[in-house]
This record gives sequence, structure tokens and C-alpha cells, in this order.
Amino acid sequence: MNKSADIFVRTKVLRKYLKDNRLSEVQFAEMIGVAHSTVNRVLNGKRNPGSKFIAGVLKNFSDLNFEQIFSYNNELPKGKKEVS
Amino acid sequence: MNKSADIFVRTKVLRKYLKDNRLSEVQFAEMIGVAHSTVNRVLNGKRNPGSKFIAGVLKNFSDLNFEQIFSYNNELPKGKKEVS
DNA sequence: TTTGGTAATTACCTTATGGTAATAATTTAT
DNA sequence: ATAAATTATTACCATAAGGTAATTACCAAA
Repeated sequence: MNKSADIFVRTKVLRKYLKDNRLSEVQFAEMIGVAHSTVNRVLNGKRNPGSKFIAGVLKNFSDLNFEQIFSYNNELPKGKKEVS
Repeated sequence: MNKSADIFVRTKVLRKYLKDNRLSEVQFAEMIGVAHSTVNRVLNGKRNPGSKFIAGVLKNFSDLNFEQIFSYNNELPKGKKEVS
């Protein structure tokens, strides 16, 4: 089936952001409201960000918008037709 | 622990959008690349949208932005400090 | 160099999201 | 009214995200 619809993190961008703002993974994790293990795994590509991660980032970092930090495959799912 | 960090769907908004565009749950599901059961459960508040759902919407409905369809609690997680 | 502290990584488990497929409800033709 | 589509709902299961807590790596001070 359609295997291409997940959200990814632009790890390089996020890593740079953390560095520039002198934030450790632990600090960042606390700020966005997830465990530091979650942040670590996402940064290392072992997990994709879930809705909790995404919400935490958008909620607490108003200087970051979705497209800056996140990405997704741009393939269309099977039956997609343009709307309206 | 911090139980407040998930993403919700503005079901009324989404329902109206589907109605206005004459899209059934099945059609919408196909367009965003998830099962129709997923759409149904999200619309009925029985599930929150996961990253797949969110990605599907943002990807395929460029006329919708994140804040229009989704929301999240605006409480700050425990150790949150404003950055820079 | 060892002690203490911070940061990063990972094994193990829990839980929530997503798919399948069957069922129910609703609508449209005939 | 009833058969045939279409649409919506849900039980059941698979899997991926998230938490806990232990372990490892790193680094500074004495």
C-alpha cells in the first residue's frame, strides 16, 4: 500500500538550531514535553516524530514553522485528485 | 506526567471543508493516504491524528494550513523556559 | 588520573495510531 | 418497497512512537 506518508525531521536543521541556541537534547526534550530518549532517537533517525513531538515543537517554538523543521515525501497517494 | 501535548483535529472545520468540497470520508482518506476508518475515527474524536494523517493533509491540501485544521493544548510543559 | 557531573544512547515495555475487513446505516434506482 | 450502491462505524490486530531507567561517553575540576 501507500508507504510514503510519514513526517520526517530535518535533523541537520534541528541540530543546528539546538547548537545555535545552546540547547542540549535533554533541555529541548523538556521544553517540547517529550522524553529525552525520544529526541535522541528522532535526531538519530531511529524514530520519526509523532504528533506529540510535532505539537511540542510548534507549541513552544513559535520562531519555527512546520516546514523549517519537518518534511514529508511529496508523492501523491493512489487515488488523489485535485480538489475544487 | 505531562499529558497535554497531543495534536487534535478541528472536527467542525474539517467536516465543513469536506462538505463544501463534496468529499466523502472515503475519498478524503484516499487523498491523504490513510484508511477510511482512520478518518472516521478522527472525525468522531475516537483517535487523534497521527503524523501520517497530518502529513497527508498538509501534503495534499495546500489550501489548508496547519492551524486551520489542527490544534494543540497551549500549556507549557514542565521545565519550559523561553529560548533566547 | 580519578571524581563528579552533564550529555547521549539503548534495551525493554506500554500505549496509541493505522490497517483490514466485517457490519450497519444511508441513499439512490428500479 | 426492495435491491444495489455508497457511506459510516467498529472489533480485532500489527506496528510505530513514547516513557523509564540503566548504561555509556564526554568533559571539567581537583
